[in-house]
Amino acid sequence: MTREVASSKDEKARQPVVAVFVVIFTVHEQKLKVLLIRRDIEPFRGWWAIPGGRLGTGEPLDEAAARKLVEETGVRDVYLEQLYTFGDLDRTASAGAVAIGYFALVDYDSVSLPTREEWPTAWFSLDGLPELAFNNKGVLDYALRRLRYKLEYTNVAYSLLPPYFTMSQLQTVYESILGRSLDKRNFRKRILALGIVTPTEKTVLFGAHRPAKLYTFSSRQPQII
Amino acid sequence: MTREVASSKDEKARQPVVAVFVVIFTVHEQKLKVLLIRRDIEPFRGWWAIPGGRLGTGEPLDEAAARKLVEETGVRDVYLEQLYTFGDLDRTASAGAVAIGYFALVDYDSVSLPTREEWPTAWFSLDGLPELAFNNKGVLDYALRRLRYKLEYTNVAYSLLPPYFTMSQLQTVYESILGRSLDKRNFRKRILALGIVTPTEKTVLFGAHRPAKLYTFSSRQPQII
DNA sequence: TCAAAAGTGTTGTTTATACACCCATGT
DNA sequence: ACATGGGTGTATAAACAACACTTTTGA
Repeated sequence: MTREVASSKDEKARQPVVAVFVVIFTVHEQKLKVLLIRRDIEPFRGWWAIPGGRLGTGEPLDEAAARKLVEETGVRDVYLEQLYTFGDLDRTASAGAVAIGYFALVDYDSVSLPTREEWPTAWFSLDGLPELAFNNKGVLDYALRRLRYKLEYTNVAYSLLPPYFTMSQLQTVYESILGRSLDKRNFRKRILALGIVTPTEKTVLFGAHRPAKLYTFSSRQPQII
Repeated sequence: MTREVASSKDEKARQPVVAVFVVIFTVHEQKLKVLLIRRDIEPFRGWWAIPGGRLGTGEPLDEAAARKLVEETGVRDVYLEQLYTFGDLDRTASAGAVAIGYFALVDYDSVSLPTREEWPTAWFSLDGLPELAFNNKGVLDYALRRLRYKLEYTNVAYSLLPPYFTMSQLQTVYESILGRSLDKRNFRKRILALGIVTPTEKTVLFGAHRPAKLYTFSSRQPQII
């Protein structure tokens, strides 16, 4: 999967190395989390980093990103958007390196992390990040800013929740991403007015309190609202 | 400047070709215009296209975009933003091609187009475009959408106007980009409330009518407002 | 009967929109 | 005096923000 960067030294034209990486977000236990991978080669061996790899020859960018996402989480058909292209992530690649970043939103419970010895992955809260390889911290900050914007004017939250969910769960998703608490009444009013969710007849019982009505997203395709 | 794409055939690893292109917008004669270049090689020889070229070895992306911009317009230090990275613009490059698109906003009067026989450039109104090479029409549509969004919540219009300008000139810029006319009073009110421009003591006389007050941008750095 | 989360309306403030006339100047 | 673009205010509607109590359930 990951060819040696050094192989480019053989080439005449010294074309840049092209990589694709994916910032994978989820919301779990009222926290926004991101999937990181521990590097098993230099540079930055042993450091945590955003998962990614080489672009395959002739491979479309979106497919490469979706492939990485499946490799690391097993999920497909989730919200996946191109984030930014970085030209200087890896200064050690003598021929220059271009890294095309994506970000994805996944429902925590639909993910199954790969079990392997090398290149282990784990979820990290955004407020408890380890020190990251390259300038990956800056990339995450940028991804988070984009996600916060998107949340305001699209329905992408669908990609962070199961098919049926309560209004409170939805609100938790918004609060975890925006990093602040929202007024319950205003939140419901706004979400319902936008029409991005549809109430169902079903309810669900968590504990010793009134059962909650279940909702579904009116559309599970990305939409600007 | 433009090496043969075919040269990549010699390489062992078949790394993708990496190109950078720049959608250069301006407003002139109450029209939003874009700078196009006529291709002088195959594929699409003789067709109009968005100006661009190979990324230099080890060259940072932003510098490559700024370099292209200077080559084609002579201007520097204008608003220049990464737009999107396309993986499939040029299907003829057998090893795959990655093209990183930028968009720039320039003041028409500060541009001097290069005079040369080959690869001529010209301004085109967005409502009078020729048929374009590759999927460049789609790229332009995307760039225009981004520009329209940006206009609403940033001060990037500064990059389309000279240091001193009238409120009408500013309104023309907005109208040309948004593609609809705006109410004069509401426009002034909003722009002044946002504080992105500062009135000066100077006025200017165009013709047989009341002189117009000149404004400057409060900041000529991109700002979110 | 108590604890815990679900659910529900009203009011005030801010923001956006629609709309028409007078002003300063050159010819 | 007239043609031309510059400049100004008000009223209505819509969106947003602040805020507290009742309901249903399990223990």
